[in-house]
Amino acid sequence: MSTIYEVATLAGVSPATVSRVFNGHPVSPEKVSSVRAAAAQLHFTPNRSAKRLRTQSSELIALLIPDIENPFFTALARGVEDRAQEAGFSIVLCNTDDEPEKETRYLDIANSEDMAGVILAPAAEDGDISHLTDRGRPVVAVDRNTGLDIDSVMVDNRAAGTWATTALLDAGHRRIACIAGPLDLEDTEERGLGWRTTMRRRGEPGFESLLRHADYRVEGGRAAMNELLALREPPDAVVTTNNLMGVGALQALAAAGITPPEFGVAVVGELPFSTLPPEAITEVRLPARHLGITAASLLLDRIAGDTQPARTVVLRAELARRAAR
Amino acid sequence: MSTIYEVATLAGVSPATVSRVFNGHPVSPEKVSSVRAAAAQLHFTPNRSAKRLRTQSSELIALLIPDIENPFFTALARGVEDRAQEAGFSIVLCNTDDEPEKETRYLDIANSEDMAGVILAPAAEDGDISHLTDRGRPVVAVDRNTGLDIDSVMVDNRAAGTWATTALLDAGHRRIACIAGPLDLEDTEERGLGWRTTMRRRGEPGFESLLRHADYRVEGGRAAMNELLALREPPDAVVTTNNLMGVGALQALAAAGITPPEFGVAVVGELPFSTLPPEAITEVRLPARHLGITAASLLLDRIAGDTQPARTVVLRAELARRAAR
DNA sequence: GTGAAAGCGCTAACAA
DNA sequence: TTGTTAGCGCTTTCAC
Repeated sequence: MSTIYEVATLAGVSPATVSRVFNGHPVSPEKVSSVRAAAAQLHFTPNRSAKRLRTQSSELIALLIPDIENPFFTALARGVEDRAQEAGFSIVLCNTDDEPEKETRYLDIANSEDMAGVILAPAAEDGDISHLTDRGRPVVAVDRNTGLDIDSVMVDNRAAGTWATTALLDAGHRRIACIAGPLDLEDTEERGLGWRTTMRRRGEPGFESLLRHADYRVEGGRAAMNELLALREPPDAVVTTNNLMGVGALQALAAAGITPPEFGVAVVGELPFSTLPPEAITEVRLPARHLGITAASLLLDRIAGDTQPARTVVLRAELARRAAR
Repeated sequence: MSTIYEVATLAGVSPATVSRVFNGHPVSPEKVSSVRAAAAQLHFTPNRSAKRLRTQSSELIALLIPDIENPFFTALARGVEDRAQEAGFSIVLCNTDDEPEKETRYLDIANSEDMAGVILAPAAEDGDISHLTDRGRPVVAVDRNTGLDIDSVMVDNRAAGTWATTALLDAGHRRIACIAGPLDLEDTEERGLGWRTTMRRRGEPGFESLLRHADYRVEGGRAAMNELLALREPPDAVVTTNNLMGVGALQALAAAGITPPEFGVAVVGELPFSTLPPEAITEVRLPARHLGITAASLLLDRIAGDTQPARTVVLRAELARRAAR
């Protein structure tokens, strides 16, 4: 690796001038071109560690997500990446597995790497981000709330749960079960609440016994669905509060020889890579990519120096039958 | 952020001693504890940029994949991450979108960030990695071959294509189509070659007209399947050379009211999040996670100083009906 | 517009 | 075992 000094020597200028050329500071045209020529000849790439050490900042954004194998989060990541890219930032994707320790480790790394900011889909428990915020590094929460006073981008989870349930009621289903996520996650509570409120308002008796909690993963959804099917009075429809549990529920139904829409299925989220025929399933689509874009925009504002009070943006879900694709 | 100097002052030792404590070099027990106490009190975290600038190396591995939304690659990423984590390395995931420019940019970043090494699922065209290898930074290719003399981890693509085709023949299908990937990717050629060789050996007439090329994405698979279905003499089965095109093909079949296994479908790769009943589809499972683990292992060997000639590891695919899950 | 020089925080000789 | 010191490659005053 060549350094700024070698380029300077070759170009017949001082190191400072080379630096200026690479950072867009005013330099006379002749020197610019001789520096560029020298740099090209030496395959010079500025050393980012040195630059960061000196400037205490970088064009790197950390994105912490709980499950890289969940298409919802990869779509979100795409959104973040697209927006960040436009602004000249690169994103570093970190998979926390919903483990607070991993989350903490990555937050530490973001801090000690002098990253420009962090977008965080928080693990179940609230992490400590004070070492970042103390240094003026912005953090934006996405998809899940933190107890912290920071910008956040959420989905209207209550409405999503309500729509899913209402769609099944409208289709004539009555005993509508709900497979919800872990008890300690607020967004899950909200989606489950949408179901509960709707069912209560509808006055369906005994619906409370049709609630199950699982872990947001395929296996959890399948197990919960199997439990529900084994009930003395099984449901005739189910709402799942995320995409993967929807997949699990459908797998359980398929194994039991039950086919939607005979048995009603509504999923909060989009069924990933589904090969089911159109119109069989109700999806309440979450704007995953848009969540990412919005979070990135908020973060970029902060990086640019915006100091207004913390904002919360709530995006709407979109009710959709599975369309032919 | 506190520095090593402040910790040293508070602990009553020299900066070098603080550094030694944090890097596991021999220091007397009393000093170790006073340094640790001081560090804790100041919330000291070593500055990674400074460390990297000094040592010219880091515990960061870049993983470049062409499509973060393809579950095959996220599974691969999990494998890399798990193995790297064990060894104390963090991975930085970069999405190249199969665009050579993005790949180049990320390779440059990996270089100028002094990353310990790179695992690369190469975009279609061969990138230039000489600036990395010149500095002794190891690069390992995974899933796709490069023309370069570096370690690589591949799947036995030819066999995978052959198995998929044979399974359909064994199930009684005769006019077996093939939806293959882009023409310029070697692994695709290999998988397609497995199909072609098998069909030729079997002596089925006119099978060459049942070959289509698509872009490895869902939409491409769907379009190709629709084309095949519109043929005067449509096929009675199809092999797709990756997972997403398999999804697309199944979507097209579902839309046309055709159901496997009446129409034979064999997929090279695993159908992600499938809710189809067991036994309907043939999958030739690719060891995605294992590819990642192996690539990470090879890379870690190199990082540790291994200088043997470039190795190529070929992993076997696994023939499977969709099992009940 | 340009150069000289200091210093970001850390580690690794070298000395003691 | 410990401290002193130089320097990794860059940016940024401060002079000119």
